[in-house]
Amino acid sequence: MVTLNRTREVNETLVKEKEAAFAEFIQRKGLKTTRQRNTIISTFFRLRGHISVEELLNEVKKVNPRIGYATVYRTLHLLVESGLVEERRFGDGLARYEGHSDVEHHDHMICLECGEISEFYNPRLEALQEKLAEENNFEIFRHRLELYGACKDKTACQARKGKKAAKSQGA
Amino acid sequence: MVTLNRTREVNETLVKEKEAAFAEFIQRKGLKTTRQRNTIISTFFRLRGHISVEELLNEVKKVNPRIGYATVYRTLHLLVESGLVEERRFGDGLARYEGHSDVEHHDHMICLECGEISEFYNPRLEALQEKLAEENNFEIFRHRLELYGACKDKTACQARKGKKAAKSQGA
DNA sequence: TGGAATACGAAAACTGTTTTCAATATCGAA
DNA sequence: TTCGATATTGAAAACAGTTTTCGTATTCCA
Repeated sequence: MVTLNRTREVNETLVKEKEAAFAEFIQRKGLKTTRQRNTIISTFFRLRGHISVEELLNEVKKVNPRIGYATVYRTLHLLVESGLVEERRFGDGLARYEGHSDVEHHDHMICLECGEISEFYNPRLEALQEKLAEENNFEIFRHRLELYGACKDKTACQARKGKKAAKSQGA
Repeated sequence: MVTLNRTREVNETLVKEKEAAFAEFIQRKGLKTTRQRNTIISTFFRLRGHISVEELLNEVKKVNPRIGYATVYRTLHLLVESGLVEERRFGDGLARYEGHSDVEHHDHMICLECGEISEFYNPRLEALQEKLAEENNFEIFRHRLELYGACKDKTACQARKGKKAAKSQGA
């Protein structure tokens, strides 16, 4: 099992790279560079985790309070389209956005007590899925696997309980 | 790999059992039996697959056109609460409802070409997930795994293409 | 049966997201 | 630079799916 650790500090170099990549995307598409978009993406890439639109907007407003929902939504769509960001839904009705980690793909573990969303990756799991699909004459483009449950380390878990737990749904 | 086959014909006995179970649930909760609820659940249990509210309402209206969205939504919530039905979301923004199969738990394979949603279950996959969770000090309450991709049997797949493919999202 | 409690249906309200629209900003060409 | 075509913005309206409200109708126990 590989649990992916997010570094606590933001990697400035990485952020700059992503900003550059986005700028290139914008140019390639013949779109325009704007102050608002720059604010939004630079804020986004400096946040960690699975960010909802509202969370992002709140942060963005600290820099420029005149930026509204529409622009944030639009910019997030562009980020997704550029491939720099992925949209996820964990069943609480909110879209969440995630800048790519160093690891191409990963699955999620969601604690229903404290709301913590952690990531993991396991090649055997991936391989097994491939095998099952194969047996079923199915070609996987992508998948998602989410484990809903609870951290066993209750002290740390309860301590995190500031953010409310995701409502969730699943199997 | 176990692929779950839905029988083409509705199992009348099973449906009656579920209707009875729901009736019992209603009674236990001190709620009332109504013509509308009966229509809705009996329609629901005779449909196969992953049913959206709109699909169900359409069917229900054939029996009693005066039944509206609100009652269908309310009844579905009761069905979920009763444990007879599960709510699922496959990322197209629609809630879908599924009467329990004979098999307790299963995962999904969603063809993005023809929209077919098939079910599968594999104990090794389940076990592996448990193991990963264990290693990560996490207790799984439930999970969901969805494989998005395409049927390899293109002829059958294309033939089914009447219903539009689920929009989807995932990893 | 009477009547308290529940359910109904239509419409309004809500939530998260997308679109509209008039005003503004960007940026390549002149 | 300035122009001007085109893209972008922000506020507000529109949207889609779902939930709630509210007055009326139904259920069902005493």
